[in-house]
Amino acid sequence: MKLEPITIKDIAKALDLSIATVSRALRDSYKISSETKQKVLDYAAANNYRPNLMAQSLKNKKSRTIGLIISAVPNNFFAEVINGIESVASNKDYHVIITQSQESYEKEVKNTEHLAWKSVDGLLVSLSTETKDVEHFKKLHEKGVPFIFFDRITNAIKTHTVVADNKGGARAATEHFIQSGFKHIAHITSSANTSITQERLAGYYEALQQNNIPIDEAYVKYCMHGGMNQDEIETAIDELLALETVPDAIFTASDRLTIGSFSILKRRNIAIPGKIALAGFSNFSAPELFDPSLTTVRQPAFEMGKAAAELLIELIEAKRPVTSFKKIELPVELEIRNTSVRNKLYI
Amino acid sequence: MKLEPITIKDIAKALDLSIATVSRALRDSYKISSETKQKVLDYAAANNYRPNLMAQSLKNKKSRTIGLIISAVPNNFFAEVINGIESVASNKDYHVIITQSQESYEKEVKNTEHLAWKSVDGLLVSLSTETKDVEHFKKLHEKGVPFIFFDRITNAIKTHTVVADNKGGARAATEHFIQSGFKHIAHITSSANTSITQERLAGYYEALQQNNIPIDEAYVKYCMHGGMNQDEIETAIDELLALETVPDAIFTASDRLTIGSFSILKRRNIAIPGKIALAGFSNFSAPELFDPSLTTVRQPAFEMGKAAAELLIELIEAKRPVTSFKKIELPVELEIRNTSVRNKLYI
DNA sequence: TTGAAAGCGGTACCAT
DNA sequence: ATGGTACCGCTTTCAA
Repeated sequence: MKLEPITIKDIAKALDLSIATVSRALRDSYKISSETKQKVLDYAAANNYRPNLMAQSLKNKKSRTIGLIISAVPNNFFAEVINGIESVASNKDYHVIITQSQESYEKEVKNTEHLAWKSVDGLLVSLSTETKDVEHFKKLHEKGVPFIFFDRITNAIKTHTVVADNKGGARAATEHFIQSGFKHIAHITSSANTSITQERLAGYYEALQQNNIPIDEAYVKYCMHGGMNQDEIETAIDELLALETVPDAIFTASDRLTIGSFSILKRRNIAIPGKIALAGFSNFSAPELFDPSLTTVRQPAFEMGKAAAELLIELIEAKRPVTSFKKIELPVELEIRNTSVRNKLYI
Repeated sequence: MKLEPITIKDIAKALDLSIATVSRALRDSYKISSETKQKVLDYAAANNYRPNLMAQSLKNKKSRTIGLIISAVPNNFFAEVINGIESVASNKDYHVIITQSQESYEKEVKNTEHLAWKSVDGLLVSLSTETKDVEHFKKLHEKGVPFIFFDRITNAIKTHTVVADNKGGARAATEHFIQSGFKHIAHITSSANTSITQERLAGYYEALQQNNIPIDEAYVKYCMHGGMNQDEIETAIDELLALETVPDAIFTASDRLTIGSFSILKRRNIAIPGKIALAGFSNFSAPELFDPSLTTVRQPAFEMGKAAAELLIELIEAKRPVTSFKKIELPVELEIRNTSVRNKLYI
């Protein structure tokens, strides 16, 4: 019994054909008599022939591998993104190498180099909160490696991008606070470097302005590492609580910040939303379970992963250089629950 | 300027050495004069030489890739497991291909074949809830592909395994209910096929027996797909509520089942723990945020991933056949919070 | 329509 | 200690 997988050579020998013919029968299809082709295909199927991917890769200089850089896997948003990516990648026979930056610029650079060395055919990246400079990506991009930036993107590299409607989501959440009667709405967000911070901040500002609420920079708190460590959030909340006019609502810009802030307020016995209301971006699966149930801005994470992967594979397999780039913006959903609605019970 | 990465051949030419010598200098180290070696190493470093992995793979018949089969990525437990796996894999220059079975036997088989075709050097697997038969793994295992089973394991294949102390965790949770005065403790668990179901069930039974509480099979509800769809859990709870003596506590066997049950009970306005107490396995990051805060049995997911990956790489790189296998059992933690403690407020 | 052979970038055996 | 070379499995050019 043959344990080793059979090769093209085995087929050639068995069918008394040349290796070249077998190879062509297996893919080209043109310039091969249909009988020969059928014979080869049949034999291949019967013997469960599978092309050796490493040999193909070596020859074709394509690894059918895509690299992914995100801040962390154990994160509701990114876990769903991965799911979306895998769904298209596995369909098209690509596989995905996942790397985590842990919000560190340095790690992001290392991961990039590592992925380049692994000769990925393209990269899917969501920038770390620390990242300001994208030279490490640029170098690769200029060598012809396709990139898709999603979620936290950069404009310094011309390529397709996939984002959520961050501004719209932030505006909606802030407006919801305003309409619920809150006057002093704070914003806890991530590092000022990232695109999502800027966009969400813009949405927050816009809602305030449109409602003639003065903007107060003191109400905006930045967490340099997106709340990777709880201390950042703790500090932000401390500072908010120390203000002359303590905010009556907090809008948080990410999953970690939302859950983190929630946890801190609760631990300190600050009534939510009685004392301070809370709402923010989050992809947690069951926000209704919290006490009180959590108002969230939910991003279509699966769809983002899917769209990003599709665009990347499109770039990888493009016959001619692509020069016009899309920016896909996916809608978000504001799901209103009790954390952000002050009702009789609390007043 | 050279865009293409340099090869061993380039080094040989530049240094006027043979390809063989360069290759040896780069790894063997023995039988190479230290000057030559140094020259090669220096040149390689200076020119940022990186061995072509596909060529190495083809030649060595090692892909430095490991396959992972889990039920789903967007799952607190598995997301942390992945994190643990990546932490050791990337350190040892392996990469991980993640596949999801979605609790489907059929998909598990497909994923296995797919991973085999991708010529992974070994597999890390947690069985789907549907899986009874492991022939698909056995075939590969007999061809010499190393396996590690973790979390949901099988005894039909002799290899290392990594599990949590499922029985102990289940016993502790059940005992906690008993000591808190609950008499009718139900158990919602996953498919009877999986090892974790059996072990957690055993722990549950043991606690009941040791406390002279009669075992009632009607109090044990199985969700064939581990609660992948909420309906399964809904049915289980319906059946429990329809019993003559409705249980006063429910012990749930997994993250999905715990969160799902919690959600259903809340939606139906069944007071927790006033009417029915709740506790279960869960790796959610902030169980104190729930209303009431959730009592959990937490598994060391990161450590499980880490241990599994380490063992697998050990097997892959073993010089001689390994014949003695370990079963690593990691401790779990019972974290008691309000869902499972009936206090004055609720009575 | 088919075959021979070079080559992708390494590794390792056999010589020297 | 170093060099020549076959080979891993496949693709593709060139020739027949």
